[in-house]
Amino acid sequence: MATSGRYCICEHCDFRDVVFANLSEDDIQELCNHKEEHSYRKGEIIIHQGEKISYFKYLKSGLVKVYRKTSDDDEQIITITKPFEFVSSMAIFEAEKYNFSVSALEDTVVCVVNLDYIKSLLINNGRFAIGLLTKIAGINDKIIRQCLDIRQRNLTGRVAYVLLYFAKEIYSSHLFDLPVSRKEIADYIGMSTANVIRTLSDFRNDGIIKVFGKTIEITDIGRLELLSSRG
Amino acid sequence: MATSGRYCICEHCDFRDVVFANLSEDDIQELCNHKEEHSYRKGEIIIHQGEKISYFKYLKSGLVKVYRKTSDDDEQIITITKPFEFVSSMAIFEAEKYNFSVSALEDTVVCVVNLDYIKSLLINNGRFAIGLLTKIAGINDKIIRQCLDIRQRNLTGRVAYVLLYFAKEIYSSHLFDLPVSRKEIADYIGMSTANVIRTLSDFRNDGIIKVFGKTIEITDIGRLELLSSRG
DNA sequence: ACAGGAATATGATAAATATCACTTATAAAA
DNA sequence: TTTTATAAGTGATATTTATCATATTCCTGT
Repeated sequence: MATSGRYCICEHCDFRDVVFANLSEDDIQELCNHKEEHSYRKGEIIIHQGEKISYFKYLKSGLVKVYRKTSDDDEQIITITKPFEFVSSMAIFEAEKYNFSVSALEDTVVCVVNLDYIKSLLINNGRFAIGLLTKIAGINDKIIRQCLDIRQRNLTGRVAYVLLYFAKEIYSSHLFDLPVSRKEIADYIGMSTANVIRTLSDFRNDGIIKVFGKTIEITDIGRLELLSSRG
Repeated sequence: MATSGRYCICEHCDFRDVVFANLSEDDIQELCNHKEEHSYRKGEIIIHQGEKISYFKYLKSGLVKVYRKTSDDDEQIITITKPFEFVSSMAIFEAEKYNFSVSALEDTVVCVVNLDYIKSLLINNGRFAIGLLTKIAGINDKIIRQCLDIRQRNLTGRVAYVLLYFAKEIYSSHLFDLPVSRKEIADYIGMSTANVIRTLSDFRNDGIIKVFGKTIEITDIGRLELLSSRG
């Protein structure tokens, strides 16, 4: 990994409102002592599937893909997620080892806190526990919803769904650079690469999107939404 | 719902070891005061999608399907689950309303605890909080894994997967009565009813299973496992 | 600037899956 | 029991998606 540091600015971190709202100033200071920040360049692997879980990790900035190896050694993308949505998922309190990998789609900073320290916080601070439970609940519900949403749709609907996901959830813009290859989109929606490419071409030919390499501009979001809900 | 009662036997309930292990005898007695048991007959709906969440519910006995309505008014089955796997899912601390329905596949008993009481337990008992977090984490990871497992497979692999799921996870037997119709299996694995039936016929013709109406006997589990891992 | 490799793109064809039509079995209701 | 509805089963056909072959473009390292 590129850099790592220990200087603490957690008091002013946006993340504080997300799950650390119920911690006192002292707790936050203490948290800082148990925390490190790691920076990853685009493409670097943050978590390796099978690795032992001993830290609570969350995304401070950047963008990552969460994926797993399938039996036939292919990659299946579980979700693509942005800051303040946990990386650690919930497996941390259940499993011994990660059953997924995480890699950086853009330059990314990850906060790493000793897991035992988080556990001691949970034991001593019920409100913090509820906050964390709630947050993790939301994240997992979202992953499940996404997975079901995708499964429900056909090829066209799936590609439309993913484009809308990037436009709305990730970039909040109709114009964005795809952070993934066509093959990765295919791994995400469970379709072949060729058909993903073909579908994007269809959308382009139909005047729904403009494509300049990795750059996508959605020009007819109404029709894209229709395709996403229909298919 | 058929019957409901209030007599408390929580001290001796198997569920106590699952999430209530960290509660004192007093807590358990208090829990009983905030708890009711509801019985549902096969086919009855336990939770309606869209209903307000104000109770923590879990399955004491029986079998349920968790499902949601899709946009085109079809049913999509999220999971089929047995006792000691929560019904409430994690949405309880996040959402206002259930975004799924639950119905009984077999006669089922559900324990219902006031949500505010659970929250007060969480606040005052960190170990209980961790226990619950861990349990919910495991359940949700399982749902996600299942969803991804299914998406990864083709028709044959999916049907094989579901049969193995019933045999291993639900009934722990190679001989069991299917608790669902062929159509429900289709809704579960995202394939057409006709193709589910056809695949079951194929398995029967290949000597992998025996079929007597709803009763299934797996006669060649090795081959079924192979089909599940291959497809 | 160039070479080489990977990603993108597109057509043709094969394979998988859905749909439709219809029959038979099963179970609930009169 | 008969009636009726619903689920199960099967074949034929249409549709969707995957695979394969082959260009073309884009990027990376030299």
